[in-house]
Amino acid sequence: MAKEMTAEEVVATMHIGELADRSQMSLRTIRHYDEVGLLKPSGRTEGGFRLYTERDFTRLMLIRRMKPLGFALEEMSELLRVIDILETVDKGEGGATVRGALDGFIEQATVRRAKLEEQIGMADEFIELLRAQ
Amino acid sequence: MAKEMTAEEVVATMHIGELADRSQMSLRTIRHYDEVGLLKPSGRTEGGFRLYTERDFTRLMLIRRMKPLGFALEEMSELLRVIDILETVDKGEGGATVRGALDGFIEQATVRRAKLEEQIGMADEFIELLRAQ
DNA sequence: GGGACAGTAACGGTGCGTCATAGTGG
DNA sequence: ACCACTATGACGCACCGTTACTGTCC
Repeated sequence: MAKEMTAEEVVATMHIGELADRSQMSLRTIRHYDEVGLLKPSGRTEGGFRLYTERDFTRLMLIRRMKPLGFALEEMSELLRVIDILETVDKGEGGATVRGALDGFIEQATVRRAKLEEQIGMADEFIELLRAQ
Repeated sequence: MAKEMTAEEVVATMHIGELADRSQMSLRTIRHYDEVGLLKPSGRTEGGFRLYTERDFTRLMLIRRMKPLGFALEEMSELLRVIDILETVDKGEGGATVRGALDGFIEQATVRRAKLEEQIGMADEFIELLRAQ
């Protein structure tokens, strides 16, 4: 029944289908993220079914929000690692470096967001041109 | 020197490089559009260089503005055909059908534009999450 | 035990980037 | 006769969609 997480708390889990529903991502996409190591399930059933936790859901939602900005899956991986470190270590030797990495992402995101705005501008010009026909 | 356009006016032309500069599209992309039949050069030099006219430039800019909306190259092709017909025929037998096609594009574009806005929303949430770290 | 749900291949497809190699043009 | 510009392959790649077939869960 409840699945043990290597000497930690018993955690509520869900199958891939529920994760897909809640996150609005396709099964294929979630499996792909597993394949490439972007988001691995926290566990598996004896029979091989992927098991995801709330934390996995949170991470998937971060990925989802990151997608429109066009980051590569590898970059998303890196960001997740950075966030992991910031959450656990909080302060330490390499803390500044990691913090800098996060700031880098924020800057990148801001730049890309601006490009998205430009694209909306483009789209508006396009629609105008069509209406003028 | 000046290139004749099969019994029409002599038209100023440019090579692919100038078209690329003016449109901000890569050489590869423009060649790709030729390969798939989306935007074929109006002519070629004896040696095989692609020759583009102002009209080609206009069409390429339409494509460029259409890109952010995520239309497939084939759909862009279709739109160019529709516009062609509307420009030349203007009114005719199948005029209503073609007009309907254009309206379909306008609707599609509007829907996709809305999705772009949603993506900006996503991006903003993402950036907020990062800043909260 | 039965039907919904999940698993693993494996191929397909779009839209170019990126060499490599060779020919053109002013 | 230079040398920047252009041409044609051809391979690669990201990010999944889409079968197809099989196994699992409750």
